[in-house]
Amino acid sequence: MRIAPLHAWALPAAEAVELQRALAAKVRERPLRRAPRLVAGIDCGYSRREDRLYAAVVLCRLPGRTPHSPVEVETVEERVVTARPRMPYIPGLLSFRELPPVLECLERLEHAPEAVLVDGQGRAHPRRLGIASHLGLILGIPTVGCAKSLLVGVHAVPGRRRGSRRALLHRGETVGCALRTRDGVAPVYVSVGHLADLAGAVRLVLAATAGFRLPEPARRAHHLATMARLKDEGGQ
DNA sequence: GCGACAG
DNA sequence: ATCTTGTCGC
Ligand SMILES: [Mg+2]
Repeated sequence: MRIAPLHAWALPAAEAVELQRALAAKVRERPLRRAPRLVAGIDCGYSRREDRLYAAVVLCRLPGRTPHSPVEVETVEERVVTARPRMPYIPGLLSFRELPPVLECLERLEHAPEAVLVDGQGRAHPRRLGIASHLGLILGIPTVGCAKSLLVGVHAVPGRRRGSRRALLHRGETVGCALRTRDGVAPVYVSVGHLADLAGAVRLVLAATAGFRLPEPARRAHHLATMARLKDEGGQ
């Protein structure tokens, strides 16, 4: 897919924060198409030894109408890009570290995703511009954040069954939700990235989850990034 | 000033 | 994120 550069990436923290405030105003929350089928997952790994990032994207086709999980998810395309990090990890500025190689992965995809699932937050961010929202603005397609832990916000404990959810609140706003994707397993944190609504984001995460805590596209991207890192480290 | 803090 | 062994539950 074709991606237009939006801004520079290696910025002093204070400038990155200002850029986030400007970009956050452009994020749009709106109903997500009922059933996106071609969904990409993105993730990024890191080797301390090599001081390198391993970005991965896996494009998946979700099944149409399937009453129960586990759903059958098919991998359509996958890409890996390795790069030296341009920024350290700073809580709140994750996208500035991980997006550059992720965008290269997406550029090398033949098919354009209908939506992207991101390992990290969307609007559930101090300035409402988590990595999923930032990526959505650059791509101009719907994105959803699905994080394994919390950056900001508070929530009640969801019921123990898959599908149970409780709102995630931050400064008086609902910024996402804690969603149980498996019975009795720790919830994930779902938030709107861009061009989606929370109900649609939750539907997509549940529709893409096939027997594991994380939705398949994101889980497969994480696995692919890990394999790339291990291959790099193993080959001395 | 102190603590919290996606990946 | 990575580092790193054992341990718990199905
Ligand atoms: Mg990750």
